[in-house]
Amino acid sequence: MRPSTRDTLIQSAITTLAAQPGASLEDIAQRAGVGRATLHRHFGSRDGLIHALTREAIAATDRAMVDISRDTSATEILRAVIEAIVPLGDQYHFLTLEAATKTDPEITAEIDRQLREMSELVAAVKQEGTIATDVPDAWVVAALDALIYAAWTSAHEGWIARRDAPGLVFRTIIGGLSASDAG
Amino acid sequence: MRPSTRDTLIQSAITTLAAQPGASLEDIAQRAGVGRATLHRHFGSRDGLIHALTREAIAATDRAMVDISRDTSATEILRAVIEAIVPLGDQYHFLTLEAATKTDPEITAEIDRQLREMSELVAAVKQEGTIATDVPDAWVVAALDALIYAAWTSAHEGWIARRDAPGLVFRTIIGGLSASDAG
DNA sequence: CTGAAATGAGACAATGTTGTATCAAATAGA
DNA sequence: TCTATTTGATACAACATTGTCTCATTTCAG
Repeated sequence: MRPSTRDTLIQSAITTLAAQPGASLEDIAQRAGVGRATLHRHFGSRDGLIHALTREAIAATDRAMVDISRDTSATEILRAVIEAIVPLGDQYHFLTLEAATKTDPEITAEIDRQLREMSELVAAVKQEGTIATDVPDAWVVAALDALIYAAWTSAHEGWIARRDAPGLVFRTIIGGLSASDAG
Repeated sequence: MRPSTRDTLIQSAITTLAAQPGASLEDIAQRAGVGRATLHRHFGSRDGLIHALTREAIAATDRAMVDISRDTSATEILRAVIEAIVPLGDQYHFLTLEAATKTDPEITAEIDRQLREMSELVAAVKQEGTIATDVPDAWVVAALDALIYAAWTSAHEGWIARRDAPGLVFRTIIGGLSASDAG
């Protein structure tokens, strides 16, 4: 079935704002093939749209994670998580950058939850010895975020093969922070 | 001596736009402690300011690079380059994101030159066996850019120690892409 | 001190964006 | 078919931003 007007608008907004954060609502509506009035009917104001966008990005990340099997090592789970998130690179990055992610309590709670889940996964990978314990958790998470977005961008602009992107992120993170390189 | 009004404005613009890309000229002038008219006197239009900003960012990167000794291995040169660029994280990232960097021929030529220099350095590091040859150059450069900005951000927000930031980037890149981990 | 240059403050028109409202056409469902 | 809902197009006022201009004041060099 055809995607709803609302979904089309959300997708258009994510794509448009990822490329140009200051894009106007006219730009977003036009890319969605919809009148600007319809956008206002669905989301009220620009803030309303941003809010819906952020919630959608969080939900998309959760949907991508839910299928990952937990019956394996934390290292393999991390690999699967990277594989799941790289294709969402634009949304995932949008999630961390947009201003509303720091003001709205409902949103910040969800983001904190996702960051906490990621930190717990990193801790588990550390316990397996795949990541050195002297590396700050915050750096691992920050590097993951940065590399995932870099991989999405590089693939999107045609510099690297799309199917290679998640592997490069995993290899960069795991090899770079491996316990054997400590000191 | 006191920095010139022009320099103060450029610094204010970089800081302000790095935090909020859509900031108004009023915001920039206010942070610099000058009137908006003065900003227009120095740079004409917003585009003029962006243009000057980008040239300044390129010059700052070059200034940071010029002191690096070449009488050592490419790997050590890369370490020094990272050390020099991380403190410029905001400017360096601004350099790659702003729209004018893709239209103005004078600017794109300079950016291409810097990217070429970085690619050549990466190639030399590969020849030393520190980076695996099967990793795309584009990915190394993209990962470097992403990690440098992540390090600057993490240090700026207090998540990691400022003096640890360059080392973490180097360790992440080199360890992660080392030849011994290939395959 | 004196004059030139730079600045701050403000007025002003032009422009783009936003949010709201209205009305006719299209669409979907009973 | 008939009706309710959704949409496109358009107009409109409110608002912020931008670029230009003027004039009084400050700053600085000679």
